[in-house]
Amino acid sequence: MKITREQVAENRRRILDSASRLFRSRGVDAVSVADVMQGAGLTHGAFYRHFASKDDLVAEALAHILTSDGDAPFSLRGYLEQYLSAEHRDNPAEGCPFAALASEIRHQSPQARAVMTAGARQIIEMMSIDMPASADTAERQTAIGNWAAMVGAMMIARAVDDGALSDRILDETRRFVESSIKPVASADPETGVLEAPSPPNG
Amino acid sequence: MKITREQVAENRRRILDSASRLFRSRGVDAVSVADVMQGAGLTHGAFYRHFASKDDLVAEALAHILTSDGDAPFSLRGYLEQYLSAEHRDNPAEGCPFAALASEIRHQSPQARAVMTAGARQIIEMMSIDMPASADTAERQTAIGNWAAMVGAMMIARAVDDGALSDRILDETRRFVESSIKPVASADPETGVLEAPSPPNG
DNA sequence: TGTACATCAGTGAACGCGCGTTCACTGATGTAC
DNA sequence: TGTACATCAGTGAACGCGCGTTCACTGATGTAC
Repeated sequence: MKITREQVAENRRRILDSASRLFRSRGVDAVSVADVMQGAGLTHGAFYRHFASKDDLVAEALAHILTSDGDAPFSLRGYLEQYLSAEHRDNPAEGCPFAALASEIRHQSPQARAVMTAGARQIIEMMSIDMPASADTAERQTAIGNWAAMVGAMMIARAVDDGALSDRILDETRRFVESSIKPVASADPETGVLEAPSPPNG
Repeated sequence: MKITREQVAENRRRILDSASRLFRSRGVDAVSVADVMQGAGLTHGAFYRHFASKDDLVAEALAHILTSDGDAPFSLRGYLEQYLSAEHRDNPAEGCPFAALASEIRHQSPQARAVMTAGARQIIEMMSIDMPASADTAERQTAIGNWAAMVGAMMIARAVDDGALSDRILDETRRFVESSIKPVASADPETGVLEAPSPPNG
């Protein structure tokens, strides 16, 4: 049966939501088109009315994740705190797509890799915002190192099968990154530094 | 036909070599048992004379990688230099299994995860060695942060489809980590600091 | 506003394919005497 | 040391299964008049 245009758009959104959660929680290869459609409340046959192929879905789902950022004001310290939390570690389905899929990205289609590259640029830009205005070169360059440490720590913390070691990896990396952004610690508490940061989606 | 005991051991070694290279270069799911056996110069049927299942092979192959470290004396600076090099980035098949497979590890068998957890402990231990003797707590804790930054940077550098951005990620992370280990820079050049470091396998 | 019909999102059976795994068979090795 | 035979690593066909994708069909929607 045909359905309303609004229903079509809504269904497409549900497919992307389902895919973006499933890919992050189980990995791209381990999730079938039928799984995604079931998660969206549809049967697999309808899939090709929305997407040309599974590869196409992967690229669109990654873009969907990266563009669904929260609107909350960004603060480096708040982002750090939330990123390296046990809650983020234990919920990859709603977390950062780099931490969830990093080592799989290089095996995806050129379209998917392009989407993730654009996302990486955005995050690096974002991570540089809180840097002091005086820091043009050397200090600004800590943005990439900080982000790499966050992504790396989250992935290792998830890979490891020992909870205590996992916690220790998150804690020590948080302290490590914090110490590198100390120069900015004097920010005005009214400006949003203590507000809820945007989600770690990108 | 039956073959000599030495040939059996040699074939098993070839299977593990093939698997450890293929898994790192293409990912665990994308490599079939037949691919691994072809890489070892055998047919797929012989596989089950050596391993109980593909999962079993994965765990053994990861252990094979982690225990095949070079014997070269370890130096933090040398390891950093080699780890964050373009050569390591462009040859995942021979590189660090964490950088190659990090986001896949949490989907593997308990056995495989245990192997990687033991490997993580070893590397963290190793990364702490060069720390100055006086650094018991705060400074020693940079070991995990440093390692996380190295693994994260390598994965992002490989994920990204732009060579210039990829190079920048490696360069800036190298500088970032270097600056955190500066206190040790006064080491005696005769003690091995400038020698070839062990390979980035673990 | 009302009617007639073309459109097309969704359904579920079916496709070819490659996967992990099994198995009957082969024949050189390793062992028992 | 020599002979007879049991062992078992390797071969390649075959298995059931789930995958991505296709397709004939359905029937409410959206459009043309």
